[in-house]
Amino acid sequence: MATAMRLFHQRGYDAVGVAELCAALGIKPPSFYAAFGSKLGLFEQALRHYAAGPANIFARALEGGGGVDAVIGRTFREAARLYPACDGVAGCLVIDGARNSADAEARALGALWKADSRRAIRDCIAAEYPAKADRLADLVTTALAGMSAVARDGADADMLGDFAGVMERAFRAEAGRADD
Amino acid sequence: MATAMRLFHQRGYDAVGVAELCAALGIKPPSFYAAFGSKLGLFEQALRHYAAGPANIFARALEGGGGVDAVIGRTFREAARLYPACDGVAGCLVIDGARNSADAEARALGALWKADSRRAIRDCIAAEYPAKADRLADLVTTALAGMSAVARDGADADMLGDFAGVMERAFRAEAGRADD
DNA sequence: CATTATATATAGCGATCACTATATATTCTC
DNA sequence: GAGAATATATAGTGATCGCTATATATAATG
Repeated sequence: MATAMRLFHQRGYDAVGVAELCAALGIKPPSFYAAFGSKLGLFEQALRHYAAGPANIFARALEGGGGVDAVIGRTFREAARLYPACDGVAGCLVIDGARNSADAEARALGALWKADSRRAIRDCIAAEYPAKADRLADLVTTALAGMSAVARDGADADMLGDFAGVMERAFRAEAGRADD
Repeated sequence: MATAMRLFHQRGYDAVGVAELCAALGIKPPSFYAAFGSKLGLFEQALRHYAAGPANIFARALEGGGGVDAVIGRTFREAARLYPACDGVAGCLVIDGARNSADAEARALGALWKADSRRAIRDCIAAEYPAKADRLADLVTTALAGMSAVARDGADADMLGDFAGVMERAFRAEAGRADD
C-alpha cells in the first residue's frame, strides 16, 4: 500500500501503470483487481492513507495547539520540511497526484480531498477571523499549492523554508489588516 | 499552432494525443511528423509561441515600467487576470503544461522555460535588491506556481486577485525587511 | 481421501499510444 | 504534355494502456 502510494506520489496518477503497481506490490493483475477493484480504487486508498498519515501537515500543525496564527505558521513550516524531494518523492500527493491526469475520476478524487483539506483550514481560521476565513484559507491553500509545485520542480528545504517564513508573516499581516 | 498550444495548455502534454492534435490541425500523421518532427517538437513550438505572446505575464509587466515593486505587483495582477479558466484553459502552460508527464524530455523542456522565466524575474529584482534577488525571485515564482495550480483547479479571478494583492504586499514587505 | 470453494497465474482482451512504410495524388521542371 | 520531385493519405507498425477470461494450484469442508 505504502509502496503504491509512493509511486503515485512520485510520478502522478497517469504515469504509473497497473503493471508497475503489480510488480511493486508483488502480485499479479487478477489479484490486483480482486484487492482494489481498479487502478482508481488503489489511488483512492492511497489518498486516504496519505491524508491519514503524517503527510497531513495541517492536521499535524493543529495538534500543536495555539492560536490560528501559530497553527498556520506551523503548517507552512511543516510543508517546507515535508515537500522537498526525499527519495524521489516531492510535494503533496493530494495537491498534485492527479494533476493533468487524463482520467476525470482521478482528478475528481484529488479535488475531493483538496476540498476537504481546505474546509479544515477554513474552519480553523474562522474561529478567530470569521469575516475573512475564506480569503485567508485561499491564501493558505494557494501558497501550499505553490510550494508543492516548486518542490516537485526541485526546490529544496531552504528555499521552501524561506517561502514559509514569508507566508507566515503575510498571513499575520492579512489577518490583522483592516478590510478594504 | 495556436490550436495545438491550446490543447496542451488545457490538458497537459501527456493527456493530448497525436491523433487529436492532427485532427485539430486538420492534417494527417505523416504531415504532422514532416512539420514538427515529433509530438515533443510541437510542444517545444507551443512553449515558444506561448512565451513569445501575451501569456508571458512578466514580460508584459516589465513593459509597464516603474520600479521593481511596481513590476512585480503588475506581474501578480496579470497572473490573476490571465490564469482563471477561459474557454477551458487555465493556469500557465510553462508552469503546468508538462507537470506529471511520463516523458522526461517534455518535463525537461518545461523546466528549461521555467528557469528562463525565473532568470528574467531575478535579473529585474537584482537591479534594486541585489542582495536578496534570489530569495525574492523564489517568492515570486512560487506564488505564481500556486496561482497557476489553483487556477487549474478552478479558482476564479476574484480569488486570484485577492491572492495577488496579498503577494504584492508581501513582496514589498520582504524587499524592505532587514536581513535576518 | 474426495469434493468443493477460493485464490493465484498464464495469457490475452480491445483500445490507444507515438510513429512510419507504402502508395497515391499533386506540383514543378523541361 | 512527359517525367521528376514533393507532399499527401491509407493503413498499419510494435508497444503499452487498464482490465479480464480461462486454467491451474491451493485451501477448506465433508
